[in-house]
Amino acid sequence: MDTSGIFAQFERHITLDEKEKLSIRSVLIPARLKQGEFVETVGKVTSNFIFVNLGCLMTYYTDAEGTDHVIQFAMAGWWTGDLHSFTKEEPSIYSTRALSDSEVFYLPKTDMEALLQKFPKLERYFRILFQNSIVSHQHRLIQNLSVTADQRYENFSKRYPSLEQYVPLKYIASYLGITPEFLSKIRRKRSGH
Amino acid sequence: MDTSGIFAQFERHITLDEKEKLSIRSVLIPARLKQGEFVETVGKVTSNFIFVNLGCLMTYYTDAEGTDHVIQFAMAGWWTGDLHSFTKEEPSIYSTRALSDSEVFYLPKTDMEALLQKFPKLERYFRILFQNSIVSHQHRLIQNLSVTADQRYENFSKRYPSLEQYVPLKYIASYLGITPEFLSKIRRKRSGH
DNA sequence: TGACGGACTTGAACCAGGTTAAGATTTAGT
DNA sequence: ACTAAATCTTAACCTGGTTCAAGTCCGTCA
Repeated sequence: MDTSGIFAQFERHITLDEKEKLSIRSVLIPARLKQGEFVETVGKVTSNFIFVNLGCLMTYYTDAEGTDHVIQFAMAGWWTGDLHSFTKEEPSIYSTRALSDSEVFYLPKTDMEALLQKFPKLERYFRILFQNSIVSHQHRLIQNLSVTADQRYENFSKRYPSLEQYVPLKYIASYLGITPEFLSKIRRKRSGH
Repeated sequence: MDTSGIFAQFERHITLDEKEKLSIRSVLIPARLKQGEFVETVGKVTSNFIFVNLGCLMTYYTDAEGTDHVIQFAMAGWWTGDLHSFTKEEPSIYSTRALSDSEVFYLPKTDMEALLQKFPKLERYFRILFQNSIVSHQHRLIQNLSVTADQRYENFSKRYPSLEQYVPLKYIASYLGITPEFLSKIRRKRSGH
């Protein structure tokens, strides 16, 4: 499986020589996923950080009533997974699955830790990645607290136009924090009356 | 100003020798804040990352209608600030101010970058810090999407009991994503009818 | 090709939480 | 200590969004 995509991402923030790339490549586990396939399921400890090479994944929480709440989508070039379970080594409370046929690389936690020890520039890479991620999370929080569902949908469409082709509307509704029914109403109003 | 608190935090994840501590100490800017005093204001680029040595700070967003939305509180031992402005060097959209008389250390961005270059273990420290922060942000998002305001208040009180003594209820309401009036209703019901 | 299930829409009744405005209580400044 | 301002509460009314139930429009697989 082609590793140019993942190294392109690394090289947005750090530079890697061939030896380093080789070390990284040697621990990445490539996998192909069918649409709908689960990567992580509730109750098991997540042992991999996940890079999306191709396709689209989503991570969601299922509450006590059985309602799903989408935490994040992940498109090609993004890292994803259940950071809670991965970090604390507690059973996962989220599920991650493919929204389309996808290719991913798994980076097992133990290998990731070894790499971070061996190549401190990777600490830097993930520090920057996580720092940016916090900024996005704060932005989303603020959106949920300060603008109407209608506006959130408009902003979402503008910000992630490519997601609308992969993602069923019901998951977009969930991401926006509303029901599919209400998203339907918003869309009707929006498309002229 | 006493730097033992900040080094105790560093040493939760990494170990530092005296030389390294000296380097860090030499760039930290200590400051005392009066209750209500602003640390960062909307419109200016944030050039400091902030460590709370004593007291309590909060960061909030003021929307188009003039309503404040609390992004985060920060107590003694926590890092805080406007990570958006700090990272992207864009004018701040958030305000940060002291909720009580406080002591903080400012870590200027240029100094922080130099330290990170010089001591890669600091990359590690902040990588871990940010990774944990993402977990908290996701937890809060999920809470906002899946439980009632009533439950959120209960969870908040349990999780941050020490905050209730510093923080006016209207800011707790804002953090929970509700109005002060509605929080009042919740509290009334809660305290025995 | 038909029938099954998943995704999307519609409409009506309903509710969690918002809005407004007024009063009660605490806090802070001089 | 006195006042002004900020915080907190109460109550009546309002609305964005939910719930539930029914119906439509696919894609898919025997």
